[in-house]
Amino acid sequence: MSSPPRSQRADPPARVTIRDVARAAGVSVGTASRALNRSGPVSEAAVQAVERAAKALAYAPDPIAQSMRTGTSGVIGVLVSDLANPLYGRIITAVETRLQREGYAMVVGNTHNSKAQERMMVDLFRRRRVDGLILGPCEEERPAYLEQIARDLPVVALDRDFGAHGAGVHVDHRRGAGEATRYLLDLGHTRIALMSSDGALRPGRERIEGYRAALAERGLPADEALVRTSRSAMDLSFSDALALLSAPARPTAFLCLGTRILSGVLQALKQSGLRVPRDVSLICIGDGDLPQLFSPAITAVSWDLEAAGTSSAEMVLRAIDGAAQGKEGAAPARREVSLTPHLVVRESCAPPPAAAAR
Amino acid sequence: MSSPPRSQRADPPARVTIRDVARAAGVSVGTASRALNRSGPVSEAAVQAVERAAKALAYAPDPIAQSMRTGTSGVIGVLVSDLANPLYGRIITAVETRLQREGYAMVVGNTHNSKAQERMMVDLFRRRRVDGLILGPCEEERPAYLEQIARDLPVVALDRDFGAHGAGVHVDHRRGAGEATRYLLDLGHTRIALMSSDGALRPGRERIEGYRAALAERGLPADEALVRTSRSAMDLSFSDALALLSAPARPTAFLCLGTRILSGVLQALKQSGLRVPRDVSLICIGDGDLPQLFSPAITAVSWDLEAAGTSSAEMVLRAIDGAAQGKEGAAPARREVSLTPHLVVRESCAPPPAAAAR
DNA sequence: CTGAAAGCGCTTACAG
DNA sequence: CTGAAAGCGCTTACAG
Repeated sequence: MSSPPRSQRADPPARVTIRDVARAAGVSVGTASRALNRSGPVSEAAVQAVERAAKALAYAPDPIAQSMRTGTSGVIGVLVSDLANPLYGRIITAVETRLQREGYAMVVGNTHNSKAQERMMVDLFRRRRVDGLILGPCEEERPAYLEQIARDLPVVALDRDFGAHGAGVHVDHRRGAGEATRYLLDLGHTRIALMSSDGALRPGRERIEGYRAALAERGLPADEALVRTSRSAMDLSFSDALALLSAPARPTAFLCLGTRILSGVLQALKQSGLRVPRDVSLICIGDGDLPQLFSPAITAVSWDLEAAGTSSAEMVLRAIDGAAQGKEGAAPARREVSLTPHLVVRESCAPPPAAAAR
Repeated sequence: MSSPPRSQRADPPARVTIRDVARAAGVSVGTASRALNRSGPVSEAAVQAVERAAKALAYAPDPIAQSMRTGTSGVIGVLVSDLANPLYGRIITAVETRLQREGYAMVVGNTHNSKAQERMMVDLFRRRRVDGLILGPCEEERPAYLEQIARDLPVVALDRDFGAHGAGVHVDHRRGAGEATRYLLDLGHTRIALMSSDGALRPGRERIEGYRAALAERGLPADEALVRTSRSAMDLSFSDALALLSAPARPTAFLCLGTRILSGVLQALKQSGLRVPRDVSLICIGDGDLPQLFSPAITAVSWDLEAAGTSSAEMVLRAIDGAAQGKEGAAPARREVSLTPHLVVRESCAPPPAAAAR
């Protein structure tokens, strides 16, 4: 909210500037700049002299001064709802790795799923002149401000649908959820509960669709009582699962969105004295330590988080390039990358008890 | 490595500058600046006029220009070995939250435990004029460059010992490991295996000490065969644990450093057909999803990651303040925060099989 | 208390 | 091809 005080630093460390390089090379700063950046015409002799001088003085250009002049920062902003979410952690790591190779730095921010926060952070990033934004917006209504951002700042959406202006990397959750559902159907399950975030954002929406589509393919009715969704699905999963498990016709399988929900369901199962996969089958949408290491290991729908990060980074970079090249009316670099999730079969699924008894 | 190209942006968006504010308020830019920052003498009338104008124009100062002038950036750099590690994720989230309240932004970087990477990132951050650094260095030899950094840049070390120049937040791992060991000793265990990172860095070093000290207190010899350490302890834990479990006098309890090692040990136990806690007791040093949600739930040594992040942020902030205030020879703001871990008792520990049979 | 001016380190028209 | 100069948006001595 407030800004830090900006009084001059006590002891500005002596830096070697392009002026020093120019002097050492016996040329003007303009020529030094042109030589260093290979921009504009320079003689080979000048380039040699300047480069030697720069090397000798260990010159490094001042990014701040460059920003000041060019309006560019060499920084990409990344904004997600929750940095502490390991899924985002892995994506961000991949982004950082990729950006670094190109000499870009990354600033990250947390929106805590708050619209106000998000807006504030975006403004902050803009003022700091980030060259691009990788953004997992906390809503998809695409308010005016997002539109506006994307107009003059390359934006890549993380698994969100928003409008025509940005590029995006998406996970094909419909397919992932569909595959998981079909896998359970093939085992003989018909009463499959879906515990998910609601349809407000793309991931939840697509997963619910995928689940419904898979049931419809087999001509099975979707029992709405088995679809449990909530905006912040964290803690409800335990009580929801418990309720489902003690209902007369309890589900024989659960599709759990994320490790948080998985854990709620696992606890409910434990408390109900039910065993996986003997009594109930389980699939976790989204992989992680917990599904991998749980005993029995939990079958999961997994996708490549590193690829998501790398692609996002490459897309902003490309968009920046495009914006730099493209004059005025050039079409913005639009692109989509779609990641295909796949089912990692582990030990948590078996035919339903009834089918086994049959 | 390379730097992004810094040619001028295609369409520099029109920004409202302090010049616009000054004009609207009918004062000079100097007066506008003094009014906005309440620096230097200004009349109340001027302040009023300038503030109204600023508000009317929705003026926001350009942080880049401020950096240029002051040598200050309003940005704190955070550098850790692995962003994808959920422990760091939570610390960083807390750092960001705290910094944001003060109007500071955060840039994060990954060292991947490489000295060269770390050095590069630190240099990058310096050039970008970060006002402070929160750093989990990948070694503690404190090479010249770290010394030098801390001399003119506030540095807070994350759970590392390095020299006299920086401040730091530490976890009292000796105590945590000691408490866990004593807990197992009290249950009757004498053959307690320790699976840890080696003593190269503070956390590993302190944990090994705490473990040894607890054994020594009871007059028990430390069986070196039971202490398994490695530089990057990730994958060895499985084979190490397997080896220990098939040895003639197998350990009856394991102290596992971190969820990674825990998972290796759990897999080894599974493969050996041993049950927790009937056959083997287990404590995880460092809490997380896995220990909490595993079945049986794993007893863990836990510490407050949010506090670690918040304290780190506050310490840099304070150090920055100190540096701004303190003239020349003022002692650098040194401080240490020590976090006390505590044992979260869950279901993974029981008396050793032999004792139970007694 | 106020304004005019310098300058932070760069890049880029603009003349030569 | 090259140099001198302007200017990015601020803050801060320096005169008035």
